[in-house]
Amino acid sequence: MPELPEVQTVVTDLYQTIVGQTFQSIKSDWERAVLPNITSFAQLKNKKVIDVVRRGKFIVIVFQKDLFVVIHLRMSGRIIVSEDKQSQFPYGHHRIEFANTLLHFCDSRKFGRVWISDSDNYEQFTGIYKLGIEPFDEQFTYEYFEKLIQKKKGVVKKILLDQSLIAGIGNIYADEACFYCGIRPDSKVENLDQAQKKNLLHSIIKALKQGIENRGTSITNFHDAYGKKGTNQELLYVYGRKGLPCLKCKTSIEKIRLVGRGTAYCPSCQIEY
DNA sequence: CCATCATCCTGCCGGC
DNA sequence: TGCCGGCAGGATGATG
Repeated sequence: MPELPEVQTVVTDLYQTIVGQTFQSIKSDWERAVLPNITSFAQLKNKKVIDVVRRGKFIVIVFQKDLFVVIHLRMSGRIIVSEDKQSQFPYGHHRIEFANTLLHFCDSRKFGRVWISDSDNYEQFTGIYKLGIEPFDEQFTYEYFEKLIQKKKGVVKKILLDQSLIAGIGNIYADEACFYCGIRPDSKVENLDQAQKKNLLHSIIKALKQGIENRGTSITNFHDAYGKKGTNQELLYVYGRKGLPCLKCKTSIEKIRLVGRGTAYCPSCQIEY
C-alpha cells in the first residue's frame, strides 16, 4: 500500500513526465471519488503543470493560475503515465488527458481520491492542513520529536501511524522502523527513555529513506508511474514475514493486531517497554 | 477526550 | 473445484 516512499516514487516520476504538460480533460467512471465534482476540472483546460510535490501521502500537482490537483492513493491506488492515447489498464477509473500524455488513476478498491482546488483552499479541502511534520524536514530533530511525543500515551505504533504527528508513515514502515530500533510496536511510548526515543527517530528515517532509495515496497502490488515494481520488499525484516525466521536471530516472526492493524515483530530482537 | 469500531471497496487466500 | 468468511489497512466518522 502506498506510504511515503511509494508516493515519493510516484511524485518523482510524475515530475519527470508531466511538468510542462497542458491539461485537456478528465474522464472518470467513478465520479464519487472526484471532488468536488468532475465538471470543476473544466477550469484546468489548457493550463500547464508547473510542479509536482508530495505532502505526507498526498500527491500535489501544481498548475498555472494557482490551481491544484491533489491525489491520494489510499490502499490500492496506482498511477500510470502513458503516451499511448489508446492505452488502458486494469481498474483504470480516472484518466487525465494532457496534450501529449495520459495519466491513468487505477484503483481496484476505489478508496483513492482526487481533488481540484485553488491555492487558498486546497489544504483545507483535502485535509492536508491536518498533517504533521515531514520526516525529512530539517526541523524534524530529536528535540522536535521529543516535544511531539512527550505528552502522548499509548502504544508506539499508534504514534507512528498518526498522520497529524508525523506525515507519511504507514503500516509497513512503522513495523520495519520498530524492528530497526529493537522496540516492540506495542511498547508504551511513555515508557521509552531518551536513548530509545532517539533510536526510534533514527529508525523511522532509516526505514523511509531506504524505501525511497529502492523505489518503494511492492509487496501489495505497488507500481511506479511507469508500471514498474520497487525492490524494497526484498529488504523487509518483519512486515509480511509472519512465521518466517527472523533474518537476524532465526526466531519465528510473530503477528498481532494493534490499533486495528496487522503488526509483525520479532519476539527475540524486539523488547516491550 | 480517548479508544475502539464500522465504513468505504474489492481481490485474494485458506478452509471446508 | 467452488463457495464463503476473513483479511488486507488509509482515513474518517460514529459509538462506547
